[in-house]
Amino acid sequence: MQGVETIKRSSSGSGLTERQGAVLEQALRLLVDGGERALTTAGVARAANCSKESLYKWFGDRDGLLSAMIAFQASKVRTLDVSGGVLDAASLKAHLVAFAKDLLDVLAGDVSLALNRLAIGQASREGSKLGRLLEERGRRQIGRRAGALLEAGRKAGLLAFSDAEEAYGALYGLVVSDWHLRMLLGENPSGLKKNFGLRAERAVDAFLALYGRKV
Amino acid sequence: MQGVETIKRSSSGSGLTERQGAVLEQALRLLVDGGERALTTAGVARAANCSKESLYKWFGDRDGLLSAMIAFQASKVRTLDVSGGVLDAASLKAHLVAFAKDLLDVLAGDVSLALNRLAIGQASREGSKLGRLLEERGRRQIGRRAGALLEAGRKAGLLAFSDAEEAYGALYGLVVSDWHLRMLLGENPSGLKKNFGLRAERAVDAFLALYGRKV
DNA sequence: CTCCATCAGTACCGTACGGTACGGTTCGCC
DNA sequence: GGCGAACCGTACCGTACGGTACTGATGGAG
Repeated sequence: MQGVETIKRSSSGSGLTERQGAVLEQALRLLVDGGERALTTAGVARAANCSKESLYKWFGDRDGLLSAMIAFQASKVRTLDVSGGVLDAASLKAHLVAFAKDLLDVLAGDVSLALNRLAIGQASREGSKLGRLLEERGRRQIGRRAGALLEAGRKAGLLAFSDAEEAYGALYGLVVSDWHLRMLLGENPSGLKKNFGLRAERAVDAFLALYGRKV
Repeated sequence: MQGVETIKRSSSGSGLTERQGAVLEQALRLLVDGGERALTTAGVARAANCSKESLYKWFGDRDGLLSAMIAFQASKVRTLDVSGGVLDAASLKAHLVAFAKDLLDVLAGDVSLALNRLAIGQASREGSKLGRLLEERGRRQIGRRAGALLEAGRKAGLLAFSDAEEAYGALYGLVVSDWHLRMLLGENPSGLKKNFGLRAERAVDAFLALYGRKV
């Protein structure tokens, strides 16, 4: 108990060593490729060239591993702050379209879909611990970015709404509709995956028709 | 091979005997209560007072049982046709609000949530067979009802849209937003489950602001 | 009554998983 | 060099599940 603190922390200071991060990376890969059934402790250990004993030492049990995977993935997604110069109508729309496209891209991502499927499958039992974690780390973040953007638009006199949450819900619904659920159910490969730009633009147009201030 | 056709078919002529329907009912109950892990062949046999051998005889294997559960549940949900008299603005809005509220009620139902969780969890492997089945039997039906309603509104000169699919997507998104996903992730018990009437009304107002013809 | 099909109940088998324990190896530190 | 911690690889254990086989009971048809 003297000089023992030379542990190499990972880049993101979330108490994980680089080795553990690499293990979580492999675990995510397994999950994306084969779903929850492929995510066995033996499989993770084999894919990551580590021992099961280490897995249990680092993450406690299987649920701890799942939680660590979600936290790890969330820590890699950084929502770029807007906070650009002053807003005019054109730049607000551009920011909204960029947000909408980013949202669609994130939701359609392999890892996001796999983690959402995992948390949803786990939601029945155990009080949906993973679901709440995923919501906290994922939706909360992107909701903050949207909230800031909407608030900036209102301050600039370009948007009119009373309840920010309601306006955000409308924006989200117009952008995503039932696409997220359909992708979660497995309906993707039909190439209709890259109208995201067009989808985003039309959704923002509709949103502005609802909440944009007449000029 | 003479008089052997005294088999008692169930009420819905989907080739299922009443006994088999009762078994599927118990299976759905198990799924709703305990999630996929609780839906074991032994558990279903015990809950339904039948033998595992009968289960495999009737449904082939576990996947066949799951598919039968989805088909069985879908066969019980009947979408009432609209097809009332002529539409005016008030009755169109009333129909839209009723549709929106029904949609929210269906999506928030125990069995619907459990089946969606099941299909989503299964979507990674096996080409998402269950997902497509659920989409065909569920979304297609309710989409037809909405499509007919929107088309009637357009014929009556009350709605203006070029792409019916796009208009339906906007309506769905405004009504549901991310509520379905949040419920799938397990975030329900906070009593905010019965603003459905209010939610439906506001969403329809927004939809009419977008696609309603100025009077 | 007898035959036959169906079905409940149970025992059984192979497999696969979560979790633990142990031997052997590397590596930093005194 | 020698010590100890961390760790890989693997073997191991208990359990639980999907699926199959067998026995006995029921009930309808001839």
